[in-house]
Amino acid sequence: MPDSTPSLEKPVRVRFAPSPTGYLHVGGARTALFNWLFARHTGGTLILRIEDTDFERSSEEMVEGILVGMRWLGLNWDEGPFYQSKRLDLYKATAQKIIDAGHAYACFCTKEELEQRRAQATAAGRPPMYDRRCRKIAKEEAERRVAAGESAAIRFAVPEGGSTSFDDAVFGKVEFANAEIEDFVLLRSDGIPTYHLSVVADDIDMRLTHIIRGADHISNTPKQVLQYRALGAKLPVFAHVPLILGPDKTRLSKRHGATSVISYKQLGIVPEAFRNFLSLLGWTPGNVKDADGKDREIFSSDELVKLFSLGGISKSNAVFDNDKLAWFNTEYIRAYPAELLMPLIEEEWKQAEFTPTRSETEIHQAIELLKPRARNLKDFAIAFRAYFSDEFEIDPAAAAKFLTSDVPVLLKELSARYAAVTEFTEASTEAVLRGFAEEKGLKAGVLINGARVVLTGQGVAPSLFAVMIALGQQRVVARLAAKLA
RNA sequence: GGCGCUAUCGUCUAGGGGUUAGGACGUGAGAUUCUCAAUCUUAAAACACGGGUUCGAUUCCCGUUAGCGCUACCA
Repeated sequence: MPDSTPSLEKPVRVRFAPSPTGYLHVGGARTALFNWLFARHTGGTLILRIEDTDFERSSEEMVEGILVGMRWLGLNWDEGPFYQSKRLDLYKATAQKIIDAGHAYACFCTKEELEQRRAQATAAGRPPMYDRRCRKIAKEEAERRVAAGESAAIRFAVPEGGSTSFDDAVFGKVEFANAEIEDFVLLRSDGIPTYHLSVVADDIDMRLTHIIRGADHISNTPKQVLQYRALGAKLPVFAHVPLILGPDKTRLSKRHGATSVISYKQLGIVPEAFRNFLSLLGWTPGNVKDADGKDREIFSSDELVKLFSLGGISKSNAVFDNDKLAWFNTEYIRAYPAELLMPLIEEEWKQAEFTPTRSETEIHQAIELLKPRARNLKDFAIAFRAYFSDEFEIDPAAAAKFLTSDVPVLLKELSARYAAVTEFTEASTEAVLRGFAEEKGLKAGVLINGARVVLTGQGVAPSLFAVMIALGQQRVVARLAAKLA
């Protein structure tokens, strides 16, 4: 679908507007990513706005968590963060404008009364909508009561008939009968705006051209459209993004395990891998083929920016697939040269309080060797310790499987042979081991597997002789003998 | 319940009035042998259902079903 709207000619201005009532979760991250991609693609501006008008549930700590998540994903913003809690005057003024235009009124019903009526309506099988009783109060009387100090909320006066519609960039035309829209609250009786008012006031004030957000906001949109009209403001382009579901096809939530973006960092995921994975959840670049004619899935950040378009966003919800994420992650680990992996791995070492004792060259060499077998960044700080330091533990399961009977004794003997080798290469180390095995009338595999465990602490490793070279002659000799000592 | 949205392999998706409906992840089988969580080869696997429109629908339209979302003085 072409983004055929006049506002496209203006510089694009979009926003990510999280509510700091929790950490940055994957759904929010994807919304942020799409906004970022769209802003960068169009050369527009991304604004970060913190929707903290729910004082009860918002906290500064959560704001920090959200920023950390965005930085981890490499999503930078151009303006903000703006806090709605600091913009209360704007919302009051906006509400006043709507009142002056005759599209809003004071409501004196208390929260308790409303709840009671709602319960009654539901019980009677009636739709639990506000019955608009305060709309009938004469303006003068309402003003008098407010002046007298009676507390009142401000409600929007939704037109009695007709319908309200908008053209969604992903869903097309969406229409709601006005009869289905209740007279929603704009300003609470304590003067704090509701979401409905603050989004519109800010989106207009910040001159946003496109609103890219979760599809859970579709049914809120007509309420916002009505306000734009009441204020005489031009409508932005709405683009609602389908939701991300858990494996059980319900909306992704804490129940599904890792849900905050930062927990993926803790799982050892490469941020670019996560971003690549996320970008393909609910969006597709279309038919982009690889050299071998297959659909491409791995895209760099720049490619994503180049390819992104609102038209590629799909209409149906997508299930978050951990297996696929894991695949992206291993692809990225393999594709990254050691220099690019280093900072990420060093971060893991720090977390694990592990200090490598080998030279940078040796470390890089080991990383290259290990990459194909790494599932995540944590492997470099846990399973692969033996390559970076002499402080490592031997996996008991691997020892039980391969260090059987007299294997340790044989390894010690083998150690002596290696000590005598003058040219320590993959070919020579292999020849020595195989010759030794033959002498002893053993299958080489028995010694190879045993040596692997003693050398790496693991039952799984790259080719043994490549490992030996990465470790160096001295270490190989020492470790082979150490098990028996 | 009401309103809205959606519907291609288990999952992410490509495609689109006539195709052997393509790819990826995952899964199965085989190969390799020095371990596997590496690598290679290979297989199974989808147009939700019912009506139209049409020479012809997976594709367009309508309905059904299912799923999801919204239904607060939360965002």
